[in-house]
Amino acid sequence: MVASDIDKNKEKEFVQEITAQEDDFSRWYRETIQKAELMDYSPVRGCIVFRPDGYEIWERIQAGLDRRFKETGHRNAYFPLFIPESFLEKEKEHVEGFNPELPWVTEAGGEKLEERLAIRPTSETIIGYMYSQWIKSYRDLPVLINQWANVVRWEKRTLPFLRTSEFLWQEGHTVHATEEEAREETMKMLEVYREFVENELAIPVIKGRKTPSERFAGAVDTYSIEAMMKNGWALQSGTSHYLGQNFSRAFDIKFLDKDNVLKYAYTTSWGVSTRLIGAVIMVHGDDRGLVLPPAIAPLQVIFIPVGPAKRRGEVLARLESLLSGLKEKGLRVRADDREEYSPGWKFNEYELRGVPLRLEIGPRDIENRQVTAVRRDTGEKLVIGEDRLPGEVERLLKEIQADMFRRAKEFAAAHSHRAQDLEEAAAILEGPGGFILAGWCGAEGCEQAVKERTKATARNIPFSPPEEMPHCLVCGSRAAHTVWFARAY
RNA sequence: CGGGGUGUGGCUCAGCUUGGCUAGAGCGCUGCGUUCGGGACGCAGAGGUCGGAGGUUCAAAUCCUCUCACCCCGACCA
Repeated sequence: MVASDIDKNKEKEFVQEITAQEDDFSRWYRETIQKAELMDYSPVRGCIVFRPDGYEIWERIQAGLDRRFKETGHRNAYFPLFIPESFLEKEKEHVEGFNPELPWVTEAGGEKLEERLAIRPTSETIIGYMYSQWIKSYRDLPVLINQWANVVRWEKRTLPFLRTSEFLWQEGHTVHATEEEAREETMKMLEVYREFVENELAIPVIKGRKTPSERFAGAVDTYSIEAMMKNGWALQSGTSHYLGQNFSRAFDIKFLDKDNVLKYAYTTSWGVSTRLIGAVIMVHGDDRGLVLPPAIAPLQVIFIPVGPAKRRGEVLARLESLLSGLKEKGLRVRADDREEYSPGWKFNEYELRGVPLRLEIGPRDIENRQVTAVRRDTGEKLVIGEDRLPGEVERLLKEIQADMFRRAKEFAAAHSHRAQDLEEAAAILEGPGGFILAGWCGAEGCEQAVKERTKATARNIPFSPPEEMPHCLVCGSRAAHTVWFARAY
């Protein structure tokens, strides 16, 4: 068998180009995303450049979500980047929440502006204003609109993909006649996020409600999906807000109902951002670099010719014919026949870039009418008969996708713990780390105490906790909620 | 925004403490040749306003002041 004589040699001697996750996770992350050319730092503080591979991941996330938004009845629109100051002031909690991180345009065309303009941190206000113009009657409802946009929040501390001054996202804004319908929409979109993130990004998430202190500025209720990164930290990967009548009152979104009574509408908003790219990297990546789920990998298969120069023509001819069979299946596949790099160099390079499957073909393969395949996620080496290649590759990609999700799920389960009290929680976080399930009485002081003692915050109150925790981990009184706590990005 | 750290060819860094020749190394890059089943090798090259601005000095990568960016730790967040 072809694989065995290779395995014998230097199975473990892969080139060390990046810091091991265990040594310094944060450093591993920065080195990986830069070396894999997903991003680069820009001359502007806290802003990154999405390089083609990074941007393509985002494009695939966009495509997958956009399809789902359309299927649930939403349409896209686009609202202005600039928000008049007076708009932001209309919703009290909203201004207070965002004020510290707003960049302002105070001058344009060589003149000072009458009213300064904020660069949008989110678009509730300007969209709310437009909705107030458009909505007159219950017949105009519901309004189901989504916007793909960039937003700016002048964060104190930035981190590529996870928290940057400018980021790309999607924000859905809907208006409904009743609270019930608006709440239903909030839940529906949270479920769209869960389904997408789990099935396409292969990231298991926890659905739940945010505690009041973690709520979106101006929302009645905020719900989230939370994912566990490989260092045990949590990443809020999507949010859906039930805004009640807060914004409709602030922006005068009223409609005449069937009973001829003028009523304030109920609104929702929901979003995910380029932060999801960071989640993919930190959930699946390993010491050799990225590991991308086939569903969103810009390149799913890399095909590499091997063997001595005198056999090259023959090898390339065979590779070409097999390659076209793969392309016909719609697979994102490319051959790397550059002569200036050795096969070994290429193996490492595409592993760093996270390409899910590598195919190799050389004289020995040709003689046996086969192709050697190596899975990025497991490193497993397989031999595939030439005649079965396209179908087998398709099957393998599906299997890789499923296995990645399963392993991420197992990881999350293995790093989820229960804590009865603060000391137990602190011991877990300082030791193995991960998520902590604990009871909470509902008092903000107790939530704050957890943060001070352990640096972990309440991620959410899960809809379906593995079990109900009876006592508050801080004060010991009867728990009102069972909460997931974790250190978070 | 507070505390700490780092900025020297594309990358990783040495040189700075104690100012002094022409600023170095490895990797990468370019050309030619030999190689090619887990980051090949030889020869010949290219590439640096030492993050930026000011200052001290006969002389600054090196000392002083300011500033910017990035990283780590806190307070704020998708």
